[in-house]
Amino acid sequence: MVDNSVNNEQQKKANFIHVQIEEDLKNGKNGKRVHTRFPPEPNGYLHIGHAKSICLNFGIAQKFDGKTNLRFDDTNPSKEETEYVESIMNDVRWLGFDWEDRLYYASDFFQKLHDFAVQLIKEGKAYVDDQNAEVISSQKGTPTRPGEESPYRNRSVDENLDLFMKMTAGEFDEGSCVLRAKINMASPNMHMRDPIIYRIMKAHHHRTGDKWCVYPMYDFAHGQCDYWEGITHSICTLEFEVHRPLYDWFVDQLQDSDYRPRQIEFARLNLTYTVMSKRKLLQLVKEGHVNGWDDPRMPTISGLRRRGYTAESIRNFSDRIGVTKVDGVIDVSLLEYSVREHLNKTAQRVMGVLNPLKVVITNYPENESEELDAINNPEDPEMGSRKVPFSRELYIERDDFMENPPRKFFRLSPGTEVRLRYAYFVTCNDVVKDENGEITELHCTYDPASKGGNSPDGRKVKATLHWVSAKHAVKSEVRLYDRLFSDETPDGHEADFLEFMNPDSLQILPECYLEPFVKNARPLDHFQFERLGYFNLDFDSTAEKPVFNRTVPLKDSWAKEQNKG
RNA sequence: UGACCUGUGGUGUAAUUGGCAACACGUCUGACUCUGGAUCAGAAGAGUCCAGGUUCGAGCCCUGGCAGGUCAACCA
Repeated sequence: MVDNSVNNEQQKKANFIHVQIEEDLKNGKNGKRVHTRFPPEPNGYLHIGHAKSICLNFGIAQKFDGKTNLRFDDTNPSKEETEYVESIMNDVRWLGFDWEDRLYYASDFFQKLHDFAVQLIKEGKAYVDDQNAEVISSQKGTPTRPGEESPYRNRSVDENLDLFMKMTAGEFDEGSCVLRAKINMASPNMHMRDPIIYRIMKAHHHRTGDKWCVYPMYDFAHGQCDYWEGITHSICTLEFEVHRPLYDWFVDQLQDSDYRPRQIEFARLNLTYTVMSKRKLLQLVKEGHVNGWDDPRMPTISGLRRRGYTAESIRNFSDRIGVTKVDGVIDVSLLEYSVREHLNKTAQRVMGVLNPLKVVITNYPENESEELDAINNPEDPEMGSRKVPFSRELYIERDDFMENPPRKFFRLSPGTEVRLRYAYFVTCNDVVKDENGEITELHCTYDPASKGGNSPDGRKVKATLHWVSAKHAVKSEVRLYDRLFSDETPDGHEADFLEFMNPDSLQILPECYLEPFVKNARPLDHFQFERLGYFNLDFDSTAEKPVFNRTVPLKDSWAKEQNKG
């Protein structure tokens, strides 16, 4: 079962696409139906930019009581793989959307597309061109200079039919000829200058195998697939704006009713510090700069999921950024805010120590322990509480102790008293060092009367530390992820974007101690390690070696507070 | 110098038929906290790319500029 609910806490803003659809509905267009589609090419994994498109397409259908299809745009067998098809379906479902029984492939329509091409030839609207790519390209002219007509443009219908059948039968080599629509070589729109609609490709297709050796081009396939699937609003990104006249031209040739899909373009998502180009992401994977498409540093949906981002937070993010035709760049902090916002409400709190310093409570009996109550989530009382074991030997965060504290340092130092959260007040008496002068452990005493964290005499303490019982703690590996690129717009750099890779994007902390509660964790369960950030258990964890990924740190005003003094 | 598209605080979006430019993130204050980067309270920050015009009144309408983007793959 797929969770199809979308967080509606804030009323979704109407955008220009909604306005257009309402207009169409008012005019009774297409029988007042609303039917969208999400049409990825299965040539890579989906990323956060696709998430925007998915939320948009499915969101519109939900808003207008319509339907959304999933369609794989698989017209180029040389780039497409079944692995990608599967990951895409998985990611769309995980995001919380359901295409029900409406799964399509452009390749489902290969025969109809071919028939349509034959129809165009018969109507004198398409011809076979025997020239090679360079010649065709040079005849195409430039945006400011009209193109010239191919010498093969006025072949007879019979000859074109014969040649196209031979192309289809595999009698010609790749690149030796193509089928072109006969439109207008002088059009100010380059896409109308007799666009290529079929090319010869003797490649194995992931679904149709070796059945075909001619494949339709995007422009020839997309609008017709929309038409045959009954799509009413075909939403795509801005770069297809100039293709729209061609989209309409093909659909006009197909027309046998009043029904007409409408292409609407919106601005694709750009995020600061984030590479979104599929080609570059593929390069990062292929050259081993990351450990696969689902590496937690990747902006892919599978990477974000593994990193601990929730589907709900991605949907909320997508609502928040809106939909326009303005080509902008969104600050990643907005995405991170969306995750924190959701995780803050839902994440289980757990104490943990990433950089341990041993503390011995000298007046606590040896071989004894007790269990203290701890709140699971102060944001949500219904999450209840848990027991945290306390004993003579503990770990605290190394940063929480300073031997010679500056004035405003209120945490542990020799002679000061602090609270151990949910436990007792403790005072540091001794600092134990090794031969190099490194601090190896602290000796403290506790006040048994302060059990639970309050002292009966009402004395206050200036800091509260988180801690973990050494004997009971779960030792685990924690991986801190940072942004993969140091440059604000690495996507802007074509060839040299790798030079901006952040060498510290992955920091592995092999010996961290977490309270025993995390033994119950399953992959993808998320936690807030008090004061350290949000984490989730990774897929490649084992019971012997649990691995936690940091989803996102908490915002850093606490550190600022310290720097003030 | 062709076609198409876009221009509102640092960023992203709003603004009914023209009516005091609103919201969120970010930033900065202060308060409260048995973690907090949470929460609460508050502040700064744009006069809407420019110039004209219509109007009592223009971010919205008109005219002319300017700036940016997309398009010349047998990719999608």
